[in-house]
Formats: sequence, structure tokens, C-alpha cells
Amino acid sequence: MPMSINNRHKVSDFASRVYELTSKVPKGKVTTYGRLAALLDLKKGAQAVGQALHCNPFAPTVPCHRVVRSDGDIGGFAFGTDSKKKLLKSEGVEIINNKIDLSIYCVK
DNA sequence: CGTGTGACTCGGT
DNA sequence: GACCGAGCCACAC
Repeated sequence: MPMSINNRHKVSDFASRVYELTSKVPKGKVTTYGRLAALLDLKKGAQAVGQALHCNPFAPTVPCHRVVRSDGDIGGFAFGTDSKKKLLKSEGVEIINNKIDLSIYCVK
């Protein structure tokens, strides 16, 4: 596990796990808050996951823009949903009517 | 230790 | 489709 995900400033273990998982999402694909929560055995902790990402101190390191809502909605983004949309678009993710194409969900 | 809050989700209206 | 309320979880106060 990459140490660079937890040094600098101390973050909660929970947040570290979230960042680590998020950093594994391949370019061009996306995952959901709920999916990350499930991988952390917190199947109902999607909101907690979102909170961890909001405080994401590794903005460029952790591709938090590849995390969207379960219904395909953009979700949120510390720098504005507009930036999030553009980033995804530049990675090849289709965004239609403010919704992510559910067919490119990362299945891991 | 109790409360409030939020980049969530689901089901009902 | 939009709005609302309830349930869940980590975290700041």
C-alpha cells in the first residue's frame, strides 16, 4: 500500500482506505460512493465515503472525480461539479444530461 | 457522550 | 422528473 496516501498530514484510517481504493479506479471508468463503501464493508456508509473525499488532501493523486452517485448523477466535487464533469469528459467518460453513462462503472 | 452535518441511497409522494 | 423523509456512517463541536 502506497505510503504517500497517508503521510503529510494525518488522516483517519477510514479516509486512508477510501483514498487508496479511489486511486485504484482506472482512467476512463468511474465508481460510486456506495461501491467504495461496500468494499470497505460499510455497505451503508456511502455518505461517510463522500465526506472523506470532500476532505481529500491528495486532490491530483486521488482521482476523486471518478466517483459518482449510484444513480449516475455527478455527485459533488470540492472544485465544483463543472470541473468534475470536464475532467471525466477529458478521460473519455460520456456525460449525458448531467448523468454518467452507467455502462462504464468500474466493477471492482 | 449527545447533536448536527454532509461529495449518499432508497422508497414514497 | 422533482421533492421529501428515513436510514446509515464518520467526524467536528
